[in-house]
Amino acid sequence: MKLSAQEEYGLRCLLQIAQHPGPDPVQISELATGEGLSPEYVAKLVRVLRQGGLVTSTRGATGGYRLSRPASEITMQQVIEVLDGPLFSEAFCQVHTGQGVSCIHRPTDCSVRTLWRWVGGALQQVLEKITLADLLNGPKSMGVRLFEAGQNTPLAGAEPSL
Amino acid sequence: MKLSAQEEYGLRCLLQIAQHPGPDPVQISELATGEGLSPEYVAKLVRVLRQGGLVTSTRGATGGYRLSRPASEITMQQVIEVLDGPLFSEAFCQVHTGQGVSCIHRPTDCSVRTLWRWVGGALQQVLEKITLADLLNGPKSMGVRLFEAGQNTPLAGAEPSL
DNA sequence: TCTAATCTATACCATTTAGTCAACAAGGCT
DNA sequence: AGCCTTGTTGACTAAATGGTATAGATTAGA
Repeated sequence: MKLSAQEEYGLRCLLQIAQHPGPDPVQISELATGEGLSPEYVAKLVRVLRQGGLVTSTRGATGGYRLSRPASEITMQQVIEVLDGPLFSEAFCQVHTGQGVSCIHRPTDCSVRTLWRWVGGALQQVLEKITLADLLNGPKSMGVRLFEAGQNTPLAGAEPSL
Repeated sequence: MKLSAQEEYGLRCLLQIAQHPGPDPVQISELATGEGLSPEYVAKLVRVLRQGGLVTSTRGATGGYRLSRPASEITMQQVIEVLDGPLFSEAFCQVHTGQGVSCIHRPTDCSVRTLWRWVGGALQQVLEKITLADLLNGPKSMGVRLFEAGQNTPLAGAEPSL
């Protein structure tokens, strides 16, 4: 339930790419000095971002990275999924090897699973509303969006079909 | 941003302890067979729960574990904190070694930090409302509580002082 | 064509987390 | 007292994650 390093630094790199002025792509070295990370590590992070379809790269001299689509069309939900996989997978209870007394053998009333569905739903509710552009525009923009989200569909909206 | 094994299994054990009928404490062996885990592993999990103050133990023959307070007074927030530490620590940005361009040197407008504050706030909002008792009473109880929480203070309530 | 700058890939080591093992401490029971 | 059942502890191995190193592929420009 904690943020992984890959999520934290991956997001920071993505922000720098989004923030970059001019038509030129951002180079790994820029990202590295900007975030205070080693170029090798940044290379690894942006590879994940690229394979996840969030950025595109051009190789060779003068190469670098660009967002694959406008910042306003990249949600935090997508970013986190790319950097760390889905928040709560469907196969969750199968993966955890408990012999079923409270889960596999009684899949309909597994209260633990229900809890995580709820929590995951609430989280997703928030993460889907926030885009990269919101982060670039600062807290104000984010606040407005979240407030609107809260008004339209309170937490009850996160209910994932009990 | 994923659930750790310790969180998942620790919570399941705690639920079994809470669910246990009669005045006798629950023994490690019961928990182990109930969840399909090795007794040794359960012992380790339950140690964390005890050190976190969620359960009390009695030693010797006929010993075992009990909740340290009523299930309705144990929130998911507390459980997760015991099993995996605080969700978002205050020292978060200090820990992550980025040389500050977007954070340490400009601590007041670090958009990443603001994001996590929001997300953490929303999460906490949900986790504080759900108690062990709710999980035992099943989805209905949980749904009602969350809905009420959503009504009184929508997501806006999670705003942590922008 | 050559070179330098850049991204790409894989292998590697360190740290953390998951889970096991074995020796020990404490309390009930005969 | 002695024994047996139970919790307690710390050390240990295995797997996942965090982060580094190195060799290779691609392109702009001289």
